[in-house]
Amino acid sequence: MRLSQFPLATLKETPSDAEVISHQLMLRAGLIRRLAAGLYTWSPLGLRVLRKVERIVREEMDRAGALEVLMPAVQPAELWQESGRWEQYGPELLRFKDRHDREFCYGPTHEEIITDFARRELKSYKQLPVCWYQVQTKFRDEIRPRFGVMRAREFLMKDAYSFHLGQDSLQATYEVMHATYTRIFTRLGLDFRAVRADTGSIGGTGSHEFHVLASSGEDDIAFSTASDYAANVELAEAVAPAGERLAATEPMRAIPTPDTHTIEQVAALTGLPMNRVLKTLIMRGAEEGRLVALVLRGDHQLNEIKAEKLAEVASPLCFASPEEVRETIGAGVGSIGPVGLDALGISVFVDRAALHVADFACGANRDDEHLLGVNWGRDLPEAAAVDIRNVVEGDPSPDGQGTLVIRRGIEVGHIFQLGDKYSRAMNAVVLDEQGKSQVMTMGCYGIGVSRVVAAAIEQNHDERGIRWPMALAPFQIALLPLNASRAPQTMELAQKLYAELAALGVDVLLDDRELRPGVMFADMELIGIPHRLVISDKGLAAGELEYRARDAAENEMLPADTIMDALRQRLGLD
RNA sequence: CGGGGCGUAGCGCAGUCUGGUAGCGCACUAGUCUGGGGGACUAGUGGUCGCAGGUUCAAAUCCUGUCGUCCCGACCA
Repeated sequence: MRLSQFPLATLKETPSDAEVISHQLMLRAGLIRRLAAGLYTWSPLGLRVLRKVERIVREEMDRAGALEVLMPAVQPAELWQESGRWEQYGPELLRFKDRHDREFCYGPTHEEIITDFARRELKSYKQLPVCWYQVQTKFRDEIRPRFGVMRAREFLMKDAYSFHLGQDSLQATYEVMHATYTRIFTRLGLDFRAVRADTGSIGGTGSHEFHVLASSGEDDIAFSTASDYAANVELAEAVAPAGERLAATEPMRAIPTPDTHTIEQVAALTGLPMNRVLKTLIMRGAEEGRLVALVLRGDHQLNEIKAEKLAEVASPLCFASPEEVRETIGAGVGSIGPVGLDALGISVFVDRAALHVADFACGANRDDEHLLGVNWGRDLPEAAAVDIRNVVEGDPSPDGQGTLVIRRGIEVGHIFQLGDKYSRAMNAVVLDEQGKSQVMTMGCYGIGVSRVVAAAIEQNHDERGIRWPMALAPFQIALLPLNASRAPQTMELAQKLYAELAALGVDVLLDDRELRPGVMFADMELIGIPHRLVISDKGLAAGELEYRARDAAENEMLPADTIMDALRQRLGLD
């Protein structure tokens, strides 16, 4: 492409409403423009990148035997009512009516549509297993769209759905998809981890998220230093501390603690480390009107997903109000502790780590008072140990190998064994070998195509702009003839190299704008072209051309007469 | 949903408190010079100051409403 025919839309200044680096650079490089909150137009340059992602995704899905389809973005309410999600889904689902007053939604996902398609198309076990996929625009009316295309309302997604008779077949396809996703993100040149994820309310046996590691990510990922264990912190098991609990050495006694309501304040006042001050969270119980206490070490955080899974705890998880706490326990929320709660009919659940602490401090269940020297089994009953906290860096890995490291991740893919949630609700059945009707089992597999673009930038940029991995770059190499108006031989050679590279199938960009060198350099670096060749009159006089990779610090002088060989080698064509 | 910030030229901003003929930088147009890291000079183009209503001789500025947009969000006892 010649830049005279392919205008760039780069900006020197950063638009003020862009928060994260990928959003800033996408706007500055002119890849996207905002239309409204969470809605973006992709420019010609941006679309080239998006298409590169799509192409790799399609190639790998096809290689895995999946079949591409295209389903409508607009979906009738009837199917959603059939699956029960018309009621379950909240305001994230964009609903509207057509001129006949029929209800529709703009699809945030396509389980209902594909299940309907499957039940019409699939009649026999002989047609299974099958995996269909599409690349489609989705709309989710996010509470807070942000970070540009990272969390947009309208976004491009590859979604795939597989249909099976039985768990074994589903498991086999799931493993193929796991491998396929690994290939896709490897080809895209991203630093990623496949992590075990929460299966949520759907249940099912397996779910993995694929995360691109980046500090701006919205999820915490825990992975082992010594094995391939990796899990979303939401899910990562916090194992019990090794060894026996230390013996009690102190008597239990109360101390006055006026105006002391937080763990930090209690620790400061008592001189104890935070891990010897226990916090007691009073939650609503599953049984109406009952309260439940959750006890954690002061330096640990409650994991709400784990807590919600306790049968005695209300779901969704809900903190008791300060009024409820005072009414039942007789103290403010800053002075609550586990001692004596059982007598009040409050069940106490203690995190494994908290149950391992001896001589701890906690609230006294009287205002302005805390207890010191408290010990499980002596001052209050031994409680059942549960896992209700978030793992922290340095915790032992649940698989017993190594310790956990925690990093931020951007979720770019998610694979899921759905089971028969949709196929049962929508009666998607086939006949088996015995001629009996069987509900199919399903898997679903998503990749956030537009999000991948943003994630790639989060991971690959410097102070000058984007540094695309080769597979994503809108153009692989830029040819920059200098002083073309005074030294036309630079443009002539550039045109010749342009034609030769294009003939080799290289995505080559020729900057024929006849601008000053600094402008060309800055633009090419901002938009992240991985290779650049400068053709100057001075260099030509010496029989040399100047090459530089986007991630290199220095120029490299290459002989002009063998330049194509050198470029082929650097572009990885040989 | 609640709290806060911001809406003035395509982008980044000043001007608003204290009402009095709308400004700066970048970008854009023309020309001259310049020509290896977003160059200089000269001359230009471009704004119903988000929108509606009100106060006033006079409103970007004060008042009311409204829309848009960005940030934050329970609790961590």
